[in-house]
Amino acid sequence: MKLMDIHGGEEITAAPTRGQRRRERTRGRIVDAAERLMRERGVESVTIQDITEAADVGHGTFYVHFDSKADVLRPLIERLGQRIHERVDRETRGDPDPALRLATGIRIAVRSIAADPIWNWHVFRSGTPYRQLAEGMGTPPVRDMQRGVAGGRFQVTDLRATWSFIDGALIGVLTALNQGVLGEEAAEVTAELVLRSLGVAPEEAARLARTPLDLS
Amino acid sequence: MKLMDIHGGEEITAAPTRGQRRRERTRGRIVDAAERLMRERGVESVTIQDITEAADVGHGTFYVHFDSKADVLRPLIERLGQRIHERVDRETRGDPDPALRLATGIRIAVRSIAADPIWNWHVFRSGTPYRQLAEGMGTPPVRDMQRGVAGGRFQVTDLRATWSFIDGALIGVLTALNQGVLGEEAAEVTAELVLRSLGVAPEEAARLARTPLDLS
DNA sequence: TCGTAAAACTGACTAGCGTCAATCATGAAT
DNA sequence: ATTCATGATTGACGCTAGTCAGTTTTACGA
Repeated sequence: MKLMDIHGGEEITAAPTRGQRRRERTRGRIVDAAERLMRERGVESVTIQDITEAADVGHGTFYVHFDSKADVLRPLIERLGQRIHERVDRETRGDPDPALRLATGIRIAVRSIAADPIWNWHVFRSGTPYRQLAEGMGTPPVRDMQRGVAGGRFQVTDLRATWSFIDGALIGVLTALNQGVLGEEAAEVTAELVLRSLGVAPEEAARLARTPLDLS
Repeated sequence: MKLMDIHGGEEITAAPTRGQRRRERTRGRIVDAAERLMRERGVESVTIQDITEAADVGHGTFYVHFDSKADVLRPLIERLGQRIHERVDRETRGDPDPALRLATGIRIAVRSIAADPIWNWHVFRSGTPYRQLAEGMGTPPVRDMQRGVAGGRFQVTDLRATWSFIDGALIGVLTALNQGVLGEEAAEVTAELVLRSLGVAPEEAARLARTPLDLS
């Protein structure tokens, strides 16, 4: 009644309290420490203890904010999703074809993830589904998919099963890439296989999956 | 020089010594105990300790024979692979079309694995690739695949990448099935998607993936 | 300013995994 | 029968993840 007014109907993101700021600071310290250590020494060898010690917080504090080592990397993955999304937008600007957009997204995602030890570990180790990555992108791939289905560009019998199929397929390819088993064109082959499984004709799938990308 | 003759050139599977028999007995006791406990109480809740105790062997003995909880289930999975192989042979007897054979194998594998908690856990938890399952079948799916590629039935750019793709896709579908998210026809949809990704025309893929199965 | 409830944080504790030096059984030579 | 090398088995140990009762900090009304 004194200094704070009570809002009318809806509560519009009230200013964070000191406690909330403290919480965010702690959380951020943990994420930063985790990323730094993992870049230094590799993901596998970093323990939760290492992280909490480097972040200078109690061991139990980790679990106040995260469930697991994979979970602490989610914020980083979401940042990645955002970046991929922007890149896809740049690459396909103007072209509304869902098949081209999806193929481009997959190529860029596979290349980006394969190139980074942390992302790679996260995806194939924690089994992050592509859909989740997709949702991290503000759902443009999800929307492309839906538009493709609605417009008859894709022929999908069971959307849910198809998502699971594609999710798994991408994880499979990334796992193989991580083991150094695949060649340079793995991203393009993957995009091609996805398009084909969505009913795009093989010749067209091959072409769309190999459309030149502007920036590397 | 007394009782044992020395063979000539090659050593043809010499009779097992008492030590080898002991080893096999111990190993078998561990596998049996593991399967029994897991069927009783579910895979997740059974610890290595539980297994060694039920098998009445020392804790360390487990690691002489196996690497992990997933590893101890491999013999069971191999038996499964064998059974699927036989069933596929029965179902497709006479028909040499690699596409039909592969689709049938995938349908049966997905249904079998989805129906069994242990197999299901093993596949989606340990990430057993389909190829490994396939190899457990005495490699008929691998051979079907190769024949399909060689004969032009499948259009494959990069065989290795394609295997990784299919491996992952099957794991993805099984994971979703395990979470109860997919419908009754998931196995058929999966087979259909695989055929399409191999370049089989959508209409034909749909038909092949829904060829009636004799037994159940 | 003070008191109290809620939120954030803490580290000692438990349980399970995987290792390894020591022990026991087996095989072959004397 | 005895000895010794090899192979199989063992369980105590170290390490890490995850939990939770207790402590500290913050929010806020009296």
